[in-house]
Amino acid sequence: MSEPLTSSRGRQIVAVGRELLEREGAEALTMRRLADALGIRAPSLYKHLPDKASLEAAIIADGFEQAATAFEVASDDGVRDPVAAFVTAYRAFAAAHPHLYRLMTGGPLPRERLPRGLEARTAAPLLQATGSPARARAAWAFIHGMIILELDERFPSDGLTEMAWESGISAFRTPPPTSPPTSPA
Amino acid sequence: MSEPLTSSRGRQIVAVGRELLEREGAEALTMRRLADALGIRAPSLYKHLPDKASLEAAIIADGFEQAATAFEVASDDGVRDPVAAFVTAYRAFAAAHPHLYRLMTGGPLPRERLPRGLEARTAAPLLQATGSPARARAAWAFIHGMIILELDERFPSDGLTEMAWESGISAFRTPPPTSPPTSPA
DNA sequence: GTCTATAGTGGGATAGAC
DNA sequence: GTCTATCCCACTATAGAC
Repeated sequence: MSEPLTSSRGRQIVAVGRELLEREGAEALTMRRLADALGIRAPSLYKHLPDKASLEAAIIADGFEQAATAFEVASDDGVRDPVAAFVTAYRAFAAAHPHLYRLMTGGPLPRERLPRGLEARTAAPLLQATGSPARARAAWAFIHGMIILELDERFPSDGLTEMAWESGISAFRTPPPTSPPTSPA
Repeated sequence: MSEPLTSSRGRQIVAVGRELLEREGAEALTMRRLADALGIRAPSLYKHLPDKASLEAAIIADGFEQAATAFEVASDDGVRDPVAAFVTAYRAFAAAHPHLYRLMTGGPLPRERLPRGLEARTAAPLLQATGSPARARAAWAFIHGMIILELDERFPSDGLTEMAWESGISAFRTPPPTSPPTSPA
């Protein structure tokens, strides 16, 4: 009665766990705190889920579903620069759910516990916007790096970080030359 | 007898702590494990350092000194594309010391415990290579993002990640146009 | 499906003797 | 500068009664 966390009580536990995580961060997401928030004792949780890893995986899957949908909506407007549109949606998701974002991106993904195809679905809009897997990977690295360095306050708090975003977006907007600037053949 | 960890025993403790970290990762860096590695009991450590945070800060400072020197050497060869040269040195450092790299870049910097100017010194070579603080920030985000996503195995293990590196390096090599491509004025 | 009780592990840190 | 003894904390998880 637990593996995929599909019972209604199971879904409630995951929802409350996500709220706890989003409100107070990953270190607050303990079985004791979660039980408190539900008004039960920690051991009772194990009637609904096998272990903590399954809880985290369920929360992560939840986050990916939501992010994927947001990215798909953003790429649908079609009017704007597709990379800029993706970046806006990505930054909005991370800003709205910083602790969830960290859980989703910090450390290896528990892929075997996630729904098939979910990771690929989430990645698809950026793949589409950049036009190639290699460029998508580079663009994701830039975007994720900016997000995480900002969250960790690794940049000075001046106006330059917005310029850095612009700089990266324009760098990934159009395919770069394959060799250093020379006169066109 | 502890704050800056300047005594010879203090320096030895930091060195052994760094070895432990590099060999087994951040979760192995406990006061008990460190004491074991030194052949003493954990409480004895507190005669040499005030708390665990000071140990981590000293290890981080150690890593920054080493990284800064490596980056300075790499920018000195002058012959090559400066961004590519920096990336090579940065990747080499992270690959040689992945657990140290994570400690240095994961989470906020304990700046008040680090030598003045060390962070700026480490950042200087990339600033030089990119030509502007905003571009340096964007390039660092790309490079750090690539490193951390690779370490966490977030990319598929195909040949495309090397292409992503190339893609990012060429994207940050030359200043991009400030507006979409138009004919030069 | 909830409870009490508890096992088992690990962590950082202090007091005070030597 | 090292020791022993210990405190206090927190965590995941299980057993078995109700």
